[in-house]
Amino acid sequence: MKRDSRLSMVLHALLHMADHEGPMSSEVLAKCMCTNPVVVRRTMGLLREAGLVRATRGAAGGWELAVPLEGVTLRQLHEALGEPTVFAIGHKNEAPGCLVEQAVNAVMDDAFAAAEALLLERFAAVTLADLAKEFSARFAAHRSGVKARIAKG
Amino acid sequence: MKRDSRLSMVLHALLHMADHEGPMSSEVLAKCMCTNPVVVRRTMGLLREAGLVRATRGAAGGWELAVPLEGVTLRQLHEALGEPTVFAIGHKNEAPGCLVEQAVNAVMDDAFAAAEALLLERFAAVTLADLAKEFSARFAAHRSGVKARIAKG
DNA sequence: GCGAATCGTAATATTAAAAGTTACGATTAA
DNA sequence: TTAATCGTAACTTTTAATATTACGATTCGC
Repeated sequence: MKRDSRLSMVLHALLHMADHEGPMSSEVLAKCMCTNPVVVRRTMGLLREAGLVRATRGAAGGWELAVPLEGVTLRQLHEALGEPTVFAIGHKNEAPGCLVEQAVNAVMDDAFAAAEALLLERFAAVTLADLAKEFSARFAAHRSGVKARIAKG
Repeated sequence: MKRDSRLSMVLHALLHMADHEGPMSSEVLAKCMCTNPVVVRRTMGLLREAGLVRATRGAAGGWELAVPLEGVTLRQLHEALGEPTVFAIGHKNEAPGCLVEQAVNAVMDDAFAAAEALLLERFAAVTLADLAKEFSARFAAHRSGVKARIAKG
């Protein structure tokens, strides 16, 4: 299976939107994400349903944040995307008749549930504002790197 | 993507093998796992390379455990399978030029790394013997359920 | 040694899920 | 009125896992 990259995509999109006056079109966002405008509409549409973004139609329309950066966690976004399957590892049969397989499933489920709980907890602890801060730090580092290279010759 | 069900499969297979005198053929195991003998050979082959099982060829050959149940953890099996990708959620681009996307990837990676570490820790804490115990408990419960149903009707 | 059962493995096909694409109607600003 | 835009359905492509076919190599029992 391909991996679901929608969370990654919307985070990227939302940060760009936060740093942009007025709405951004699906077309522009798609270019920026290396994807397709329809994919952007489909995915952002889920965030719209969750009240996290606004879409305006017609000329000069597009997508805008509907909430402050501090008000959105990765977990909320994950939920807005429909809480997609987290693990690429799973059972051979979800509801086996074999008692051996039932025991296997039960024990594996315990471990996966614990890991998923931790992941969601981490997601809940990170807001878009935190991400923006992380970006700023990288931007500053990048700039000083460029300056150093220029000074060096 | 389909989810990787090999860990589930080998656990099921190993427990059946533990409960069986002499080697079990890929054909028999495949029936039991609802899969194909070649898939069994391919997957068990990885465990053989890790020294966890033995294969004997020729008539009356097949697969056997090479270590005691107490000596194998889920983590060892996961490793023997080549430490397959744990998460079905991933980045849009692994090595983006965009600093925004780099920040997104970095923050997501932190969360995923923590969750994966916990999962592997859990895996390391469970041996095949523990699974066998879990099975026994289920078997006992199942038996008493059957008895009750027989007594009742 | 012979034949049947079995593993080892390469090559290919199938399947499931994500992502991409095409198409077109609805809406809105200028 | 026109052009830009979202909303959405239908379909195609891509990717990774799994399944299948095929056949050589090995081993057991005779």
